Amino acid sequence: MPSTYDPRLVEEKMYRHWEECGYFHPVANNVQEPFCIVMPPPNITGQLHMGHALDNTLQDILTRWRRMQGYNALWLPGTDHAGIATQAKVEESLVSEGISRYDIGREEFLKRVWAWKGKYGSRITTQLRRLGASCDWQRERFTMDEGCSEAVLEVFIKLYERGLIYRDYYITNWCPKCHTTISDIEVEHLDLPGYFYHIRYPFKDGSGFVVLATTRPETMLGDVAVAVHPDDQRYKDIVGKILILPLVGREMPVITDEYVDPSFGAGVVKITPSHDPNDFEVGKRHNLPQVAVIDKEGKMNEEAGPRYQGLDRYECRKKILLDLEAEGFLVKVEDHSHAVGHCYRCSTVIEPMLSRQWFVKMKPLAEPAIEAVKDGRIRFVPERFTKTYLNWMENIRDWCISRQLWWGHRIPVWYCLDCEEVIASREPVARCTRCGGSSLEQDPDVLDTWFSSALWPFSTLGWPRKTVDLDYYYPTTVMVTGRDIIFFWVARMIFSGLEFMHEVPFHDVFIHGLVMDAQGRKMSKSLGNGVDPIDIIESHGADSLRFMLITGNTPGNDLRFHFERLEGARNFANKLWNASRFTLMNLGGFDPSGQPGPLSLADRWIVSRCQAAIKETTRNLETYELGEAARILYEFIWNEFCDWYIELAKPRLYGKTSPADRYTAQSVLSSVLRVILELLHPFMPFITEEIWQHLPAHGTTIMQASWPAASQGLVDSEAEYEMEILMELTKAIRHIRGEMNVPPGRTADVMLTAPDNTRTIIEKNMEYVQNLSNTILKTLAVLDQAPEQAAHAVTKGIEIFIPLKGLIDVDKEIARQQKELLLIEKDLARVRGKLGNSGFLEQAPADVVEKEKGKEAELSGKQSAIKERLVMLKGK
RNA sequence: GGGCGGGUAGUUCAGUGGGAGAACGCCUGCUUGACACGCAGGAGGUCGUUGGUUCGAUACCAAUCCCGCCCA
Repeated sequence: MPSTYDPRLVEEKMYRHWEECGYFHPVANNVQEPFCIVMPPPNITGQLHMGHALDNTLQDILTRWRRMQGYNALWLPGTDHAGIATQAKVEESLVSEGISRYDIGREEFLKRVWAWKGKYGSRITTQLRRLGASCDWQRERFTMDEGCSEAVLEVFIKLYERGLIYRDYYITNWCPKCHTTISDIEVEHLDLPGYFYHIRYPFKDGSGFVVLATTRPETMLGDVAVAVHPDDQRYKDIVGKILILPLVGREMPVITDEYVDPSFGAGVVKITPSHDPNDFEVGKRHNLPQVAVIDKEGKMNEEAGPRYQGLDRYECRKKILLDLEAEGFLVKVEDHSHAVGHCYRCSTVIEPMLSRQWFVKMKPLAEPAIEAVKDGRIRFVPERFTKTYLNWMENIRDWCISRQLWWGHRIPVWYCLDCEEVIASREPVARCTRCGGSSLEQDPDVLDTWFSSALWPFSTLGWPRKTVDLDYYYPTTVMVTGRDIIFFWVARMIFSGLEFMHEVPFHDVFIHGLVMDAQGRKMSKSLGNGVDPIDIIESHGADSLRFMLITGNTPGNDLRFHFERLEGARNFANKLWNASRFTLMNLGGFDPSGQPGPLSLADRWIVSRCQAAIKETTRNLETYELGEAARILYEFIWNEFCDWYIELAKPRLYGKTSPADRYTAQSVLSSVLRVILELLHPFMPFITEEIWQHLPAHGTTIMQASWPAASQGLVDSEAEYEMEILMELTKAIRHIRGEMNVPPGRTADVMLTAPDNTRTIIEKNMEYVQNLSNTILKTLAVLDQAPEQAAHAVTKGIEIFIPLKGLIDVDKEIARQQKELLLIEKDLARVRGKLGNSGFLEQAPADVVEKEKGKEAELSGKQSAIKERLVMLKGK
């Protein structure tokens, strides 16, 4: 074994082996309890980023842990067809050929997308394998595969039949770049600096004008009215009068509507029903006409009039302002920053646009979904995300599900060109069900990608067919995902599951934060601050990446990617590697089938501490505190197993005691290491398997080892107490040696006095302290004569003297002792303050009071010892 | 405007109604028969501010300031 661990020699080979052996592939049975996670499907266009790495590491940890616990664990992977993104990719490649999708037509275009998918779609699943994801690739799904498509069809038809899907004219969010409508939550609102343009609208009868303000003057070409609040006294006289729209000349009324906020601006607003959702509502209430002036390219159409037709919306704004200015309608321009909607895919400014789209009626679906969370059938972890979810669900708006794309699930609706009948159907429709005509056209649009994702927890298990998996694994156990897609995805899975499975899709929703860069910024392509997980896996190994991602942060909170933390994780892996190397190197002649002799104190101690590690790790995994679980293992492995136990075992392993004792040390060392590897395996799957395979009497794979169980019988508080004393003593001696600059190579004599029981413990285990502090101890009941030239310390009732003839600077030692005394007296004052407080004595729990009394005794013992020492030193 | 999260050591972050923690960085000393991706020792914090609850608050409550995110 080399002295540094090289993950490159292990990981890929091992993953292939696991996968080939079918370890990721569970089969439903009647014996085991099921455990199931369905993976949030990454986009086929994507490549693995840190968000995926975190999300899937968490899932893998849970899955591996439960699998070891004996659950029949299924982690079901898959990918998402990502309508907009994938279509954009393929269109890009067409552009390089100098053609557009319209040149080749829908059918040919889709052929090309499938070809693209075949070529690049598996990149991300290959990358997930590099991470060590133990998901069942034999069950891998795709949102557009046959089964998922069947599910989508079924859901659409059923919702349609239940009257929950409708088609209507509405203001939707149009992305002029992606050329499709997107849903409300796909719009990102960014506060941008802009202007408030104050424009004068004259009355037809020449009796003056009103001034109103707008941020988008180009939309005035579509104005059909001006509104004020019904209670606004300032404007009561102008209500009903007719205005002339500047530049256009259109006549339009002044109306009243509650929507107007009289306190905002001048309290007068222009109404543009075709280009603003609020104005659209106002228009409906007042039966106003709709004048659309912007087209799907974001350019002004013929309704905008000859002066502006064909101009881009922003060019038009400039021209309109010039014209208003020239004609004396522009009153003033104010700075005004406001929220502007952007497309979440391409960041283009959204154009609110009137169009006919398909919607899902949300209210009836939302209600049971709210109930399921309120009554605890679904639990968010951390709990605070419940509020985010409920707040959204309770204010839900209908979901626009049609997308003007070709790549996706085509809307299963046909229109009769003869009688305008609308027919939703599972099968292609050849003849109109009403007029019998045969001129039918299928709706050209496809469904929102999230429509299929919403069905993921059951479509992937076989729905709408009744399958063994569906029966066994649904409802799934937990959904692990980022807090950014609670609305997009989690909410929709919940109502879909309830509507079609009549049961929640999962019991727990485990939400994690986002991975930020070292400065706390979101990783993004445009900033170029992304860190590629594959680069990290290649340089530091998947285990290090995984460990780094889950330590040092808490559930639901964002975390920063720091290279130093990655190195820390790598160092930890290497530490484990070397501790294991040490163990294996010292197992020569060890026969695991033999019986160990009586355990030494150190053995009993590490075994006892190991029980605590098992208990705490398991407890934290149960509550989704994965970072805390990992931290506990880190500390146990490094600070207890490596720093103390291995050091204490060395002389025994080197044959300085008896062969039987050597055997016992080997036995304890290897069995504790085995437990360590098993506990750590979910977090660092590769290195733990690699080492585990080298242990004597290992099984086939650590993946199938059973999760360690803590045994109360092995908890040994006496051993822990005794070791505590010995470790404290060792540390105190090392401290003095360090401060007094005693060369590490030089064996020092140490004299100590201690109360009988403590002294017995020390005397029985003298070698421990001597070996770890390079000293020769002399224990005494009482000191007949205090050594003059000696450094001094007190701990656990033990007084320690290290005679240092010629090395002690008496003044320096006095100063050192005085500093120590000061600290002790400060502590003592606080403790005595408490104990002198009757409120404390009466009201604090007895054990707390006892603890404080113990502290007081210890501190005052130290105090008097140091005082005495000072008297002696000063007397010289 | 509403909601949420954060403000703890130089940095990044844990944590708890009863003696302030880790990692990294820094300082000192070490080729100690696993590991320099290491070992031993050390310095470093009025736990954002102000009130309140409590015998006791860094933690619970209220207010306030700053930073970030989400929604409108």
